[in-house]
Amino acid sequence: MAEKNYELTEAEWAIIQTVWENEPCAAPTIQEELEGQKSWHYSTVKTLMDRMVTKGLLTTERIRNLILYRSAITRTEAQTGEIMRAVKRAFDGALTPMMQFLLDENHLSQKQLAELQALIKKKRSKSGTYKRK
Amino acid sequence: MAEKNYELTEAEWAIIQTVWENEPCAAPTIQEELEGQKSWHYSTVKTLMDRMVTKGLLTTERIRNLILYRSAITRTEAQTGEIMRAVKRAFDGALTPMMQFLLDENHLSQKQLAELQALIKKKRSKSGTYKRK
DNA sequence: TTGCAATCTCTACAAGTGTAGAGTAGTCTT
DNA sequence: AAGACTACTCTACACTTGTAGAGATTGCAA
Repeated sequence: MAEKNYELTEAEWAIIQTVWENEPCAAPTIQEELEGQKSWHYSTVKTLMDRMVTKGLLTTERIRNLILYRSAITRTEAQTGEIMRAVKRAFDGALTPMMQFLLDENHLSQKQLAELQALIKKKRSKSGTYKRK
Repeated sequence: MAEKNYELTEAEWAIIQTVWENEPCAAPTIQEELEGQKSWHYSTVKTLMDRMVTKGLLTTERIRNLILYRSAITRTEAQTGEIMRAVKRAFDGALTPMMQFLLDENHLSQKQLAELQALIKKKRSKSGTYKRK
């Protein structure tokens, strides 16, 4: 598959998160939902959403006078894109050095390290049976 | 200390990486160094660098007719900023879920997992003696 | 049917980013 | 001293992103 590298802006993240939680939904819903977090007026939200449709981040379906929006990419795809962006820019595209960096720079507490260790252990024993490219 | 959250653009990354490898250096050096990778004309590079000075990403020192540039932030600071940006946007600011995501989504090979496991092990035994907040 | 409320459409605009041309000034060479 | 280099300064311009106002439409209540 295409596996595009989606790079959302700050505002687009705020919107698509709300869409994921409410889809299918109309623009006014998103605007209300975001109230308090962002003080965006309706037309701001609508403009952003329509631009996202153009970019292929959202899709629309018109039902009479109402326009329903849906996400065109999954949360996982967006998260992957965001991480890939960081890895590409700051770590020359290599994942392991980034992980290493996270471990090295005291970004994680002992507790978090322990959690991760457990995760990796589980992961290794589980995926070891699959064929790997 | 301040610990600002630096967010560099694509172009700024390209430039600062070259500065780190050559500092102190002049703008033409950076432009030449980047040739092949980016086909930027001199004035493009110079404009970008001067904007970076304004933003506090680079510093300058004038020596006669020459302007020497130096980085104002370390590679580590920039990398941290880049990761924080991704974590903030895509993982609600929480590091562990991001690490988990990386492990879950088959982004890493068995070999990489093994490497990480070793790293964590070392890390845990080493930092365990320090006081942790 | 008239008016109101909800929703949409169109247009705009400032700041930031990528990109660069044209002209200026200092320095080296002959 | 004049030309050639080299590096710098200033200005510009298109595209993206954040932000929003004003007016057009449509559907429903009275």
